[in-house]
Amino acid sequence: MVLEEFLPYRLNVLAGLTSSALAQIYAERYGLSIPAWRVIVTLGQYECRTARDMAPDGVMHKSTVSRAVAALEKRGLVKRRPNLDDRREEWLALTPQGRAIYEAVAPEALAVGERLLSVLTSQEQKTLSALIDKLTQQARLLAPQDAEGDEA
Amino acid sequence: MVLEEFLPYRLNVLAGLTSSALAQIYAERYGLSIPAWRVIVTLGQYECRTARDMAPDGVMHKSTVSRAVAALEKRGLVKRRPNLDDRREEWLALTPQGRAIYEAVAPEALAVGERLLSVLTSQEQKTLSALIDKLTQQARLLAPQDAEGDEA
DNA sequence: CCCCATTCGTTGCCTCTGCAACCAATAGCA
DNA sequence: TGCTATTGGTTGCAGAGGCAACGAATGGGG
Repeated sequence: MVLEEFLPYRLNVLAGLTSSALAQIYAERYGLSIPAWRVIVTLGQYECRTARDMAPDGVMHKSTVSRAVAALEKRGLVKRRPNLDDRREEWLALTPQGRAIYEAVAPEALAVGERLLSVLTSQEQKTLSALIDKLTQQARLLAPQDAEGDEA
Repeated sequence: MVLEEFLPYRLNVLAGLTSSALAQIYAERYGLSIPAWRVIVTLGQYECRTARDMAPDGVMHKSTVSRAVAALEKRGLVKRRPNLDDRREEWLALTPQGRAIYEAVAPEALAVGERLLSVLTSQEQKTLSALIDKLTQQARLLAPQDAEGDEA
């Protein structure tokens, strides 16, 4: 077998490289880990969520989310509020400072995504999106229950 | 921004899922880590390499390779032989036991790859391959020098 | 109403791995 | 030949994250 031609290998190389490119922004410039970055973005778009909703498809382990949220709370970027209807879970929301970071970092991240995609025609981008969806769906069937490997 | 539509995120999810699917084979069944698996495969195809050649494009950090090789040597799957022409580096090769594992695991891994790709037409597979190449090339430009995040 | 199963979230433990410092060997150059 | 720069590889250290066990809260029978 030729590793360099093996799809899972190539996907991992590509994913790793894009993660590195992104990390230059959210890690080096804002001190965010990948999980923290994902929490910020999710709360940025949904306003108010629980920790469980943060990993809807098992993309992040719940302990990973827990620690990311704890770190963000410590930095004053995220605020917790108990859910009185179900005191097992807590509502999460960005603080003004957290939102400020989101507002700053999201456009930069999107720009990186755009620069990545800029080598593809808009037709190719559509195609890629569809292919990724198909493969993801299939990979979900082949992977154990819900697991993932994570990273960026 | 919508995380679920963000290309780097989707690539990471997909790569993570495929890694999990593969790990079922090489990790659970053969006790190989991702780096160890890559070393085995590389030596399986090239017969004899140095540790440095194992990470040609900076996909794995050299310390990662070093530890993977050390572990494989300890298990008697890889053998080192000093390069007398340049005693900084060492030639690596699979032992018979190492090759046996390679012969066993490679077809299974390829089968997983096939099953992943089975949801795409052969035309789509070609297209995907080309798109991945384009994106990887571009990502290499955007990522810092040579870094990566690794995994599977 | 009680008991068991389930769910949300946290934490201890352990492994993995990136980074940087380091050693040994080599190469380049005067 | 000597002196410095570079390269292959290893290792100490620290951070990150998966796993599994746990505690707290809830839900679903009987």
